[in-house]
Amino acid sequence: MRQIATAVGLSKSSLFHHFPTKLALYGEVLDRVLERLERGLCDDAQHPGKTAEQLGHWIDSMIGTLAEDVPAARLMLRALVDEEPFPPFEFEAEGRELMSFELRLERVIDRFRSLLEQGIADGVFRPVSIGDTIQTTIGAIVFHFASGDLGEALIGDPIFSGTAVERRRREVSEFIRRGLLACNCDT
Amino acid sequence: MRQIATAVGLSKSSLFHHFPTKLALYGEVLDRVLERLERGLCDDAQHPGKTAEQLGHWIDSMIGTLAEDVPAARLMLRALVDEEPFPPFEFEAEGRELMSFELRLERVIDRFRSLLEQGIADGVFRPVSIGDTIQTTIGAIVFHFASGDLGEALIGDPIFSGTAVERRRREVSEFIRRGLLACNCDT
DNA sequence: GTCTATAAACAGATAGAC
DNA sequence: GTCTATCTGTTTATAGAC
Repeated sequence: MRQIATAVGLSKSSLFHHFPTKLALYGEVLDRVLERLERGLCDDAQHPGKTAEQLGHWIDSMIGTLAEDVPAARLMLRALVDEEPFPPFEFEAEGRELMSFELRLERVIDRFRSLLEQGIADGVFRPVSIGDTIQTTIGAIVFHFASGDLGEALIGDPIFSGTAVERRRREVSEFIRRGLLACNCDT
Repeated sequence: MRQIATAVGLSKSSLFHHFPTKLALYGEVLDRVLERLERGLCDDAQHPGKTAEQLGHWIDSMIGTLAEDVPAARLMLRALVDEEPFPPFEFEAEGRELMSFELRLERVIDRFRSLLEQGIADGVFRPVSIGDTIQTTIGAIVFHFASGDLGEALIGDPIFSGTAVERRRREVSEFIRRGLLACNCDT
């Protein structure tokens, strides 16, 4: 709290005036990240098309949102991995929909899940394990933008640079598309 | 330190007798995880074969090692994502090779990297971005076993159960194999 | 090696003036 | 809303007996 207060040019006490507890501040920040992930999907809903294309839009949207805000992926990853349940909402949300972290997350994931199920039902995608594929996709998308110096060392560019983000979009979209498509080309 | 001491049936002071600082204990535990990841690869080196098969063995080995030890993936993920550099070695390693965390990690990753480069050179794999593919793979493999209750809710089984681990192996191997293979089956 | 007691620093949070 | 000063519990770590 001291570090955050200093970073925003306040004393620790003043920060506590705006957020009653540390957990409340954490929950608020986390909620904003999730809200942006969800809103990105809504903006993207105007892209009807084949299932594979819509799934590509979902991936693009997630990557685009996480690439806009440097700490977002790290916060998400931590929240997803923490043993403690997600932070509760301790005070009024201003102008935003009041909704639990779990519910917001479920909405974002459900969009991906339904595309996956539809693709499998249509025979466009292989009959993969839904849960495992969601886990793989979350890991592939979120970890990269949370990986800091390690990631930068691996890809050779700053993670959040324009070229790196664009390449990431292409690489992940194509990788997942190929991982899912039901075509027989065994070597 | 208090919680750990209690868990192992010692007083906090006795724990400090064995590990001079908290950071030293953390570094020691992390080192053992990495050592096991590396050893798993060595045991696996007796599997010569096509590049795609060897890459499959690498994935199997990583998943097998992380599945053996519940906190391992969570520790790895945290270390990979932390802003702070990896913990230094503060005291003598007994019977183990003295090596920095960074170096051990690099060895494990380099094995994957060289398989990737070889596969691309041979035309077996698509010309993917090496760094991005490593990031995607680490995310896909490590996140799952660190995801706790969320992961269990998504896959419907306890993450570390035999059936879930076996399915995870199959799903991730096949997903990554298809993501990499250079075959033209565009829809 | 293990313990009890204690130090020293810190973090979350509050009181109350301005 | 912002601040200084303070409280209170926690945490890392040490001292020293057994």
